[in-house]
Order: sequence, then C-alpha cells, then structure tokens
Amino acid sequence: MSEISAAFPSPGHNHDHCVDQALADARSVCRRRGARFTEQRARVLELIWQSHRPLGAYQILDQLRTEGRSAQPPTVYRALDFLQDLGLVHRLASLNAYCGCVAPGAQHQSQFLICRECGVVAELREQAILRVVTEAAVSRGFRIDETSIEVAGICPDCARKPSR
Amino acid sequence: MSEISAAFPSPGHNHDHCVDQALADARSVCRRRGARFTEQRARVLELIWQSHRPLGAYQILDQLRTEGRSAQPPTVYRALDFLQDLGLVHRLASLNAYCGCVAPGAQHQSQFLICRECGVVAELREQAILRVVTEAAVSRGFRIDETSIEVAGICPDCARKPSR
DNA sequence: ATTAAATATGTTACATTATAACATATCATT
DNA sequence: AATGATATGTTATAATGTAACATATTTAAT
Repeated sequence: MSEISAAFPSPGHNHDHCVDQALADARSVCRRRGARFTEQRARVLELIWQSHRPLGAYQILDQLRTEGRSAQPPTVYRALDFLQDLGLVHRLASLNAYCGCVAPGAQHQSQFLICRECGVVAELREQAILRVVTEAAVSRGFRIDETSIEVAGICPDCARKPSR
Repeated sequence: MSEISAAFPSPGHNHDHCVDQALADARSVCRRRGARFTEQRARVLELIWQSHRPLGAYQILDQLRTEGRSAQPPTVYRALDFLQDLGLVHRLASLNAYCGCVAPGAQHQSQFLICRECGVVAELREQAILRVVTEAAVSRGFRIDETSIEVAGICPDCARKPSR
C-alpha cells in the first residue's frame, strides 16, 4: 500500500463520492469479515459521513429520532462499537466524537488534524509519525497497543478567511 | 533546555521526592504568575501526585470527601482547571483523567505513554515527535494549536511480569 | 419448512463525567 | 473598615456512556 496521506478535503470536492465510497467500503469490509451491514449500521455510518466533521453520539441519536426511528443511546453506541471494530469509524477522544475512516479495512494507527474553527478533520497515516512515536516508546521499554494522536488547530481554509 | 525525556518511574523510586518537587514547583509557578496556591488547589495537586497513575475527577472528589472537606464536582473541576492553566497537571483525553506534569512551567506539548496493565503514565517531551507531527501538519497547511498524543500499551515493569 | 443457536435490536434504568448559575466567603489594597 | 477581585459553597442539570434484560431477526442445521 502506498503511503499517500490524505489532506483536508477541498471545500468544493464531490462529497457524494466520499459517502458512496464509504458505504461501498463498509459493505465490502463486512462481507469479507462475515459481519452484517444492517440498516441501522448503514444509517449511522451515513450520518457520520454527512460531512468531514466528527459527530457526537447524541447528535447521531437526534438525527435518527427525527427520521422516526425508535432510538435510544444503546442503539447508537452499538452501531458505533460495531463500526469501530471493523475500522470503519474512529472515535476522537479529545472531542468525544466519531468520524468516518478514510481507508477502512487496512491496518491503521492514524493521526488526526482537527480544525477548531470549522470542525473539519483530516485523517493522516504518516508512517514517519508512527515510526518516531514507536521509537520513543521502544527506547523506554514500552510496547504500544494503540495510539491516540489528535492535533487541534486551524485548517488551511479557515486560515485563509481572517478575522473570525 | 535539554531534551532529556523522562522514562517510566522505577518501581522503587522515592516517590515522596516527586510529591515534594511537584508542590514546590507549583508554589514557584504560582508565585511567578501571581496566582494563589490555596489549600484546595494544593490538596488536589497532592492527590493527583499520590502516584504516577492518572486520577479521575470523581476519584479526587471522593478522596476530598473522606477527608471531611465539603466538596462538590465544581470544587474539583475548578482546581483542575486552575492547575491545567498553569501547566501543573495534564488531562488525558483517552482516560478522562488527570496526571501531574513532570516539568511544569515550561512550554510544552507532551506525549504520554499509558500502561493498560498498571495504569502508570510516562510523560515524554520528544522534540522528534513534535517535529514530525508539525511537519505533517505544515505540509497540509494546518496550523497546530495543541496536541493530544496518548499511547496505550504495556510498560516495561508489567512486561516483565508475564501472564496476568 | 422448522427449529435452535447466534446475532441484532428495543427498552428501561442508571453510571460517569462535566458545567451553569448564583450565593457566600476570603483576600489584597486602599 | 470599605472595596473590588478572586475563590469557594451549593444546587441543579447537562452531556456522554453502559448494564441488564426482553424481544426480534437472521443463519444454518435439521
């Protein structure tokens, strides 16, 4: 696999394509793993992919409810757990929110750039970052299981619009 | 400033020294910044420093209460906010918990190695990590405000004890 | 087709983490 | 002693997440 790390989605990109891709990937991952891609799960994933902004569990819940589905917190958290287990969504600990994974299926320890202005997230997979973190850990005798690397700041688009 | 990053505290280290150091540092930072190092704040900091394991806000609250202090959540969160503002404690987003800062006062974007077995945390300040993260961000036009880099795994001491 | 097992969802209740809002107290300076 | 700023007390509630058990749906074997 090539090491092309995604940047921020351009404001004018065809987002329908992102959604279609995400749903197709999900179906494929589920098929491969013998997991069921149910209506609920598909809908939760679709809601998460409605933008590149992470969504809180209760935001998802509210949207499900306005669609007339009977929904309680466990409905959402179960779907989220499922999607996380399959590597289809990520939980951002610094936000208590969930975003779609840009390259599901693959092994990954991603890193996240989070814009405080517009909320958009860019998921990176920089081998260089993982490498240097691993080095630091190893040199202290620490065995890494999982990384949570989240960086808050200002994205290029918001940087262009000054004074807000 | 030298780039000596702390490793895991050795199991047999003199922890009283850590506590004394932390309290002394806190007093000094407060004096320098014209902030009041009140009894409450001191006590909260001391509780956080009772070990190298991060403590949840409600764990702190419980301990304050067993000491006979009247205490409610805001008591604790205010102290924590104060201590965080002064760089005396860190919040670990992946745990919703708080740990003492090992080198308060200085500028810092630290990284944390968190043992899932024993809960001990090592705070690193690896320029190399910060550098490569910054590079990745800059190359995408992202301006970093704050990093949250937390790594879960197994610390050297727990790795030595097998089968647990 | 029928049943049994596994998996998924519904539902109620509650646990955990964090904050808002306003009253009171303490401190630092005049 | 009076004032303003800072800190704490107190009540209530918001936001996030989970436990536990009932029901439904799917899958696969009979």
